[in-house]
Amino acid sequence: MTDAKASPAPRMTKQRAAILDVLDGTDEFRSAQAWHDLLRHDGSSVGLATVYRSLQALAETGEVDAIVTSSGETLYRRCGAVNEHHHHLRCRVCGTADDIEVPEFEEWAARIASERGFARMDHTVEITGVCADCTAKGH
Amino acid sequence: MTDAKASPAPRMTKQRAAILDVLDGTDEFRSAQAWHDLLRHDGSSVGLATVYRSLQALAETGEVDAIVTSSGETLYRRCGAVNEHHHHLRCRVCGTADDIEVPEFEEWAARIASERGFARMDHTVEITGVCADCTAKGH
DNA sequence: TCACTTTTGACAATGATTATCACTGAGAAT
DNA sequence: ATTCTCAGTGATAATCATTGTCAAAAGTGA
Repeated sequence: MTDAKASPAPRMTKQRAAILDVLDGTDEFRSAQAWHDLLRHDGSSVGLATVYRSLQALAETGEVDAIVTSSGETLYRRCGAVNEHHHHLRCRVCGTADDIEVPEFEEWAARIASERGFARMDHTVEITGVCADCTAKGH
Repeated sequence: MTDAKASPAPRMTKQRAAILDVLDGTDEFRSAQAWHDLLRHDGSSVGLATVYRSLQALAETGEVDAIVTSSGETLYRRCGAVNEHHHHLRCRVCGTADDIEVPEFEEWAARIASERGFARMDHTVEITGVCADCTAKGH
């Protein structure tokens, strides 16, 4: 039989290289458009559509993380190297955010992973609510 | 300065009543447009913008739940009654997803909420990895 | 009923993301 | 190194959910 023909053969173009480059510059979540702006400022003239396509492709292979905000925007950030793993508790009204850590959750995630035979686990936890101040103000 | 003007005073109009009515008909998550269609089929001629505005208002007061799908669409459902809350474990390579439940996490989230004085908590948990099959295939 | 405001609805406007499509260049074959 | 090919690119049009606009219609208290 012919070969399985697994990988769609990704090519290394200068624009893809540029994208991977800026991605490595920060580990913050940013929108495709934000990354595009950043690329422009860095002198690269990558097209917006290309940024969208590349981020999507990278997200599918797991090389970048993607999350969708409550306003429907998709944010991306480079994957891995994120040892400083923590989550945020954000107030939906005033927007303040606290860092929180959940060792129990990390352990739980790891357990589920091994139970089901999953590897290279990653997770995103978004926790929102209305803080005490805003609740007091009637929100 | 002038008055504090706290509550904007919500009015009970027939369209709002119709919306609350269909909302009570199902406890599934549906998009604003889907609810609108449903209303139309029920004979009500509520405007789309009105449906959006009402659902938004209801979501703010906590009377309905709102979630954002990975494609950026916002889904709503009547609040309460339903605590069939679960998350997904998704393979980044083949895309298969399993439902998983994390009572511990729910408890933990609730605890954090009360500790910090937060109210009306909500959370999103995205767990991804590479499943056993895909790992075996070298991914 | 009357005045006063909120709510509504039709439709234009946004804004993020995707589709188009001619063109370019990466990588394989020669 | 030179061709050959098709995946990748970019400018822009198209899509689609959602929001803004504003005159007309309908609650609510007096």
